[in-house]
Amino acid sequence: MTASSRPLSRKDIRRENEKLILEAAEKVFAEAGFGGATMQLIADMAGLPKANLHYYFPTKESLYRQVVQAIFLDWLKAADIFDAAPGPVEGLGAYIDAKMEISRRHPAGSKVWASEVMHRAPVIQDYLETTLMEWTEGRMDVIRRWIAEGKMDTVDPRHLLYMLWATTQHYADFGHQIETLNGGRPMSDAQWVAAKESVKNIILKGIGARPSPDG
Amino acid sequence: MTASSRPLSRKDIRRENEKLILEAAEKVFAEAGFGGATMQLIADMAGLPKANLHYYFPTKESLYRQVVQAIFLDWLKAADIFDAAPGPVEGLGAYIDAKMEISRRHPAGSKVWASEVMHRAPVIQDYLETTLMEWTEGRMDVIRRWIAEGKMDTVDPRHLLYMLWATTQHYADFGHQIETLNGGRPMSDAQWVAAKESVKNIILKGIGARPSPDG
DNA sequence: GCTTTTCCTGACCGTATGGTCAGGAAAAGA
DNA sequence: TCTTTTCCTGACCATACGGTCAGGAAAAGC
Repeated sequence: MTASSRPLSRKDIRRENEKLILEAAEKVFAEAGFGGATMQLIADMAGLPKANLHYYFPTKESLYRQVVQAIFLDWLKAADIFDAAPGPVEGLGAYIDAKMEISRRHPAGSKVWASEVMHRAPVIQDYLETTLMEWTEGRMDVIRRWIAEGKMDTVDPRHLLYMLWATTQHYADFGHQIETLNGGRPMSDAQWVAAKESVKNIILKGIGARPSPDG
Repeated sequence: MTASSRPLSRKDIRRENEKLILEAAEKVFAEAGFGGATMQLIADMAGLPKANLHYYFPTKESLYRQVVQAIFLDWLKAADIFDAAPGPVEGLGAYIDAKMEISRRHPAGSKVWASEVMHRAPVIQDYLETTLMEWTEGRMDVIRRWIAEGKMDTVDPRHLLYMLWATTQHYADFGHQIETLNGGRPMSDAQWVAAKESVKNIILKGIGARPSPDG
């Protein structure tokens, strides 16, 4: 008798099914957009009857909201590296690596986020105005400090952040275009390494980032 | 009797209405995505009855296809500057300016394109595989030539192009996020100038672009 | 064992959507 | 003027979608 055949407890069942549904929903919302996604499609992908989805998530909107929230939190977490770093080479370099890795491992989430923002953020506008705003201000302060300490050129921190977001998320959001231009094949490990290096080299040189003396 | 009250000829009417519909469709597709857009919404925005849309465009797909095609052609045209330039400072600088201007003046088109590619390009996959592929190869050759001529550092031309696309289109596709982070106000003229300068400075310095001797 | 709570789902419903069509208005052609 | 072609649209249709619900299965609580 394997562990998987043991009858699941109520909590296990709920957690398991919610996870199944959220994962399927993320994929379907990413592929088809909110309007193009159907509860039936999500149900099929999760391997559950449609009515079961409505047992756990009352409406399509509520399911979508939970998907987007999860992505947002994941995405903010990746930026902790930023703070502890002694300077831009370490901080921005690690941030670029982390965001590129998210684009590679979690492209559906990035697409859902992009779609939500492109449609004027009907669901997560409050997050933009509070959490994201505060986060952005905080990181701009860090960048300004590095500039004041002579660790990089005087650049507009806001547009530097936009460039970081744009460049790293591009590899997820436009992954299909990149794959097509790559002869129809997904980027190989080596190509991902090259992509990361290209992005880091150009941006770090572009802002005149100087390595920390003790780095 | 003004010119506008003169009865329109058949050709005028057709051209006028097709233009009205295409413009309305671009906006609605950008705001709601293909799945979320409805023919009724497009009709209302164009100020025409829904049945009239189906007179000019037999299906929603055919209308969408024409919208995306128009955007693609517009977008390719903006890249002619690239070729004539003596070096990266002029060529890439002008390209960045042109694409930033498109993002500012024509954000809906950029969003429709992004949405189409994010959904695995169901409508314009052939364009990606032919026209875009050839265009990309051609520009990579130009960049390689500049590198060979010592006009810029040795960088991977492919990832440089991706960075250019990502960074410039970000200002259209994520315009709502940018506006929110800008205190809810659209970017001013001065802010657009600053954005362009930031992007150009970081990228051109990042690739070690050296001004042409006769520039 | 008995009751309560949670989980599950096939069948159903109201609505909105893409698309059709018949028939009329009006310009173009003769 | 008469005919042909193009343009226009209210009314309609079939379908697909989000969401509901009654009723059953099964775990949890006692």
